[in-house]
Amino acid sequence: MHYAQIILPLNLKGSFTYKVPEEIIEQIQCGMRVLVPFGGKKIYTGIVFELHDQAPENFVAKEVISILDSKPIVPDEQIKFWNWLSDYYLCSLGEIYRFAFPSSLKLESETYLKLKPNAVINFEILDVNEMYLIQALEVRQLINLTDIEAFIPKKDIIKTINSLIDLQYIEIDEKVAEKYKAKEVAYVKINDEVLKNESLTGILLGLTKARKQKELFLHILEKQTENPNQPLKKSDLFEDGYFSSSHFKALADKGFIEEYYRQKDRIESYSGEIEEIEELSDIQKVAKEEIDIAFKEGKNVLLHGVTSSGKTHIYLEKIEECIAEGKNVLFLLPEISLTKQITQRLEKKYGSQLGFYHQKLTDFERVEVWKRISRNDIKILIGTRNALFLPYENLGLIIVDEEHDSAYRQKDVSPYFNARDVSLVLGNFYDANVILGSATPSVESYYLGQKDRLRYVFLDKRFGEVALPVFELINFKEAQDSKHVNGNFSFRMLEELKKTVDENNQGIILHNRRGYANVIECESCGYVNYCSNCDVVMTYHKSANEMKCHYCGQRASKPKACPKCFSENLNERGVGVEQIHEEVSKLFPDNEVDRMDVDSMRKKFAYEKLYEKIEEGETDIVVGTQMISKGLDFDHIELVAIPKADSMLYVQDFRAEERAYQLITQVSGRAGRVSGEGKILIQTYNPDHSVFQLIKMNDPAKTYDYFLKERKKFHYPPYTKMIMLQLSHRKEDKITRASQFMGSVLRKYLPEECVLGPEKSPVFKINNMFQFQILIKLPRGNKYASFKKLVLKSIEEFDEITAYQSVKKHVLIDF
DNA sequence: AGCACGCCGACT
DNA sequence: GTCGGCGTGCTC
Repeated sequence: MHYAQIILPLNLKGSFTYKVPEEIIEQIQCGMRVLVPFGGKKIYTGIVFELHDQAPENFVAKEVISILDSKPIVPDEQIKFWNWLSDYYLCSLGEIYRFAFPSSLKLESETYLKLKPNAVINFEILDVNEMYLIQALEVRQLINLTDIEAFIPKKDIIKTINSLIDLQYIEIDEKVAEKYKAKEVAYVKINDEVLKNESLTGILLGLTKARKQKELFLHILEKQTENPNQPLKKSDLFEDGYFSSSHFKALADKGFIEEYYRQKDRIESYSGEIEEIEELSDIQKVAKEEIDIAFKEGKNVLLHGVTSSGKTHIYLEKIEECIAEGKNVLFLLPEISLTKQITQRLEKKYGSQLGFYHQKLTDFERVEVWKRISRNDIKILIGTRNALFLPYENLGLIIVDEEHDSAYRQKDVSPYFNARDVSLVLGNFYDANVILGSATPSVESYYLGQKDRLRYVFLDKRFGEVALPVFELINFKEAQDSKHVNGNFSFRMLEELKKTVDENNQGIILHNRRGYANVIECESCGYVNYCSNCDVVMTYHKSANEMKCHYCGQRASKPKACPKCFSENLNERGVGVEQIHEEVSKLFPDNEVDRMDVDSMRKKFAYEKLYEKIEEGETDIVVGTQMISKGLDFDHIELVAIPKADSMLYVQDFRAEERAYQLITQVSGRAGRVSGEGKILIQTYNPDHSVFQLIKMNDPAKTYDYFLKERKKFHYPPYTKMIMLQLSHRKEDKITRASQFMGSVLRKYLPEECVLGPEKSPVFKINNMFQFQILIKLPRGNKYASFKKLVLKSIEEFDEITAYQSVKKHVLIDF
């Protein structure tokens, strides 16, 4: 095995061939990290993907510099998984590697400057910047490029460096440095020599003049003899402020005590009480048995359990079994922050065998979890979609909770995978069982359940047989006609809200639109405030008193007058959650009305604070966006009101109705969890709309039947496979031509009805980039693979046009 | 993705 | 006249 295929953290196709030098040929294994040179001078950390003896024909392979690990850091199963992902999602292995690894584990060489040895510097010919740089180098020997920004203006850096290189005063060097540092904690003990040889009385006599030092010495000695196996933290000594570090230093200088360091895990593990879980109800037992049978048959499970039916209970049971068999568990959540209680319950039961991995961890924290997983110190990992890539050793069970949630799909960076779908694949590679769970499964998963590709397990009763909430549709048109409205609320809805707060219960109002008003419009000339970078109107946020673009994040102050005609008659149109909150606060002046949306929850602990406020019963009404549909499991919420339910339906998306159903059902699950007297009020102009009728009927089988029929009729997933091609560029004419060309290439290979577009994306300009999209609908089943190959071929043909290389291209599989 | 090379506009 | 913009090509 003299050659290795190496994956580099770059968006380049496939892997690269390197020669394995004789001296490491014995050690090198697939899944290890290696340092390799790439391009002119850069050094990258690559992953050994394959070892072979096939010398390359068209180029001379460079040599691997060194191996970074003593054993493989990426398990075989993960390598297979990466390979599958790259194939299925049409992305490069490099992109997967970049995403999968914490950046501290994939070191890149950094460029340093240093003085040329023996350079004789003539300071008289140097300008100020050059002088600074030379002086800095004389002091520090090595300086990296970012550090230079501290004393030379950014625009002059390159010029300065180039001129000093020309003068042969400095040179450039590349260095790879380990970035990850384990956090160390200082401990203290009495010097071993002191304990062995010297008499303690002698020491104490010597300290008679230093009373505090003596006390400190005795304190340490006492602690140490009391509990010889318990290391004594240095920081604990100063906790009450009685001793100071100068006393400590004096004793250490005299050699009486000794300081030593230990690595500490950055993540605090739970060490509180460990709680047993309650027994399953009969209904839950039946469901659990169905799962057991499915697993025995080698089937994965879709667990459809209505809200508060106790899915978590069943999860806990299965987790326990899996761990008893000596295997590990991966528990996936769409977002870690919003699902407090599940983690709490697991934490109580499994304490320090629990690990967390999600997008909000710092890089070093990620490395620590990575290492703990690698050492098999973690039995259960709770994480978001990026947790799929950790180096698990013996995974036995993967649970995907809230499997319908769109947060499982990665949207910002490649690979654009759906964690729910690929968890089934990962489970397959690890030979682990998978449970997808939800109160409102995605239509796709439900379909797989119908086909028995997933075993469908249905929990149709709330835990303890608590009744499901009652739905009521309010015809807002009628209410308006009979003048039974106050702003955005019908009298009927207000009456119920009043009743709820008067009975000391809590209500939730769902309005899924951020901001105060969607548009600020000039009454005289019709001018609306567009974002200067994007093709969207800016949303007015009253609480922050500014206009925000929800696409690029740009902010602007609210115009006092129309910038075009200077009229001061500005109209606010399109109701946002802030406005609903303001309205309700005015209508219920004696009650506590709070708002929960991404804008109000941005501050640190804002969510926790509001959560507690609701838990304590201080809040009477919560007004919020879809955020309130998750995790708010409180006993006294009896009413859920949705004043403008129609706004959820008329979105240009074939999943809009499914989303509306899921959102309304999820939020309705918050009501009457204990009393069984929860009430859901839906205010709409179209009470006859199928979605509202189906929600009201509360019959999941019928609902999914309706969705599936609609999907079939219009050739949408799950009956077809969809691929979305998004193309963007800064120049409108270029991207128009490029997308036309892409469309024609696709049509060359694929049947006419498979290719829709190119057309301008719903938001044509985002962040000054013009967006086009092409939708490709392909048949499911055996033919899919061959059709996808043709799509790939078309993309490759497009890539060959050099003029289109600057076109940014996103391929979204299973759009 | 990064980086070097090479060709054109706007400043000293 | 140069500096620096970015379009193009290449990396085992």
